[in-house]
Amino acid sequence: MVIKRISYICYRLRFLNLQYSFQNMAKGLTSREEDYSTWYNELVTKADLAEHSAVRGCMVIKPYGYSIWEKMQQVLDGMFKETGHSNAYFPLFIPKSFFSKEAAHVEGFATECAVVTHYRLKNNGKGELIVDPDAKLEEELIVRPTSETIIWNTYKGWIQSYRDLPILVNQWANVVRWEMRTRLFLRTAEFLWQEGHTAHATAQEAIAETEQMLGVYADFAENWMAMPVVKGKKSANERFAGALETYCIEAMMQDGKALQAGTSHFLGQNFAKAFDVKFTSKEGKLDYVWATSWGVSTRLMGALVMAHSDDDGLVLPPKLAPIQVVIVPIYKSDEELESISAVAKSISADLKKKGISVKFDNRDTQRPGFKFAEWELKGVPVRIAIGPRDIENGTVEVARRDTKEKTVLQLVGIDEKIENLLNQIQDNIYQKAKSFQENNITPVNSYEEFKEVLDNKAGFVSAHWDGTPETEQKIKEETKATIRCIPLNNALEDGVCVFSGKPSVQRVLFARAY
RNA sequence: CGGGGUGUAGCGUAGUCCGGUCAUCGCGCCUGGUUUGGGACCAGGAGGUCGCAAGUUCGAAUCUUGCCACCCCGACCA
Repeated sequence: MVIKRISYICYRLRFLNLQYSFQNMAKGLTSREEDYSTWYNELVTKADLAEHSAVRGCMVIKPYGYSIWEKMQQVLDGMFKETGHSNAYFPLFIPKSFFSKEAAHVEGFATECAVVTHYRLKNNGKGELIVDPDAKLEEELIVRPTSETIIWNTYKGWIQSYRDLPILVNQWANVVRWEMRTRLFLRTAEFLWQEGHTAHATAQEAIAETEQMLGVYADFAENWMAMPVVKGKKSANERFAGALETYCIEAMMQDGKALQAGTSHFLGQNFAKAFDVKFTSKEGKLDYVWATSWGVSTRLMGALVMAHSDDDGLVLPPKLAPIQVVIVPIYKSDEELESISAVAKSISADLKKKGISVKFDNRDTQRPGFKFAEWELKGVPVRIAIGPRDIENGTVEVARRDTKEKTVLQLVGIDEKIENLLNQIQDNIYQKAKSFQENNITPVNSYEEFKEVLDNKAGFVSAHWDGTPETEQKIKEETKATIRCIPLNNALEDGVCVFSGKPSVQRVLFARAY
């Protein structure tokens, strides 16, 4: 079975020269997890810096992959602006002393920081470049793992009065976290993200902002990525370093594992106190500012891949696909190509008028079957094939990526039919993911059942928990499952903790996670 | 950073136990021809310091020692 599977994947990939490292797969392909890494190759690849261990875990985002990220950025950015936010940019380097100002924050990030200690190289006389020992920085600089500290250091100078609030700022940036173990897309040493950092006069307003942005993320995940998510709060163990409350959206991948897809933090007055950011209120009283921060990263692309892909490659939701429709001509002679091209161009023009992105794949270096497979691997939602038969009949063959169905359609009104089809596909892949999610959230009432479901069914387990970090920690040690979230709008229900037997007022979601 | 595993052409591999026609095969790549409605076929061709460095030997991909890199699991985490 394993061998068959590997040879199948090799067979598919040889055509695109996308072969990945299969050496581990030979040892046992137990989940679909490994398959995904092969598709990542379409979008992203590990940086080819094998001889430089210092940069292991960095990624190269290929043009096709980056175009998906650009589309995500564009949509999210629009949503942030609609909710009153503006973009800004803060430095990549953060003085070490900034970090030590917020105790929980420094503890959370201290073990994964890249540190700049010198500012110059020199020739050592043997023709080798070395770090100039005379060029040591007086204070080391941290390459930002997140920007709370440098931003709050800046906000101090921006805020004096309640009239200066709120500050609603977002930044698109790269950050670096020196993780012990990296995982392509899901946990790379360097990643791209956006981080929103807001400052407010009251706790209520900051909490409302935190919840609003969680809503924006959920909206984006469900309506653009076609990926259902559970909105909730993190338990104390999983909370962001320095936050009073961490809200998150949790998505379920096709193997049943959970992926944290976005977070929104209520930071209270922690950073204001650490950086001494006070304002004078309407009543003339001096108080610390209330803060939030929220972010999503290139991990969303990993989520997109793992939520929808099938054995033939990526399945992109039409709303985020860089190419929504591809047209493949089938021809023998130049004359045939000419008449097909005329039809293809007219269809393209009509679709483009409707804002649909179209690619006419008229490469003469590949055969049609190859192109079909290649565009499927890349997840293009709709393919139109046009051959001599279609020219004769005034038809085209339309294939949809999500179900692989092919239909022959009349040319008249094709633009509207395609537009409808794209909407249908968007809806269908969401519904498919939604029913998968619903079928894999399992309520359990005993610890035996809890373990049994985790091992045999996977997915999320909905269980009573006594609310203590100790219980959560023990469950994690024994089962590798963590509390993904305490769902918002959770129904209150009296019960007993599956682990400790102590009373509990609500169920929380446990799962094994990426 | 702990445990396990693996390094042979762009990718995937055979060969390693037992040293000597041993550098194998498939894909990809290049050239020519025939093809083109689901990943074409035929013929020819290019491409390798067998991870690196020492050592043993008449002789090392193969044995010894050291080093390096990568992968998986764990701890950590968006």
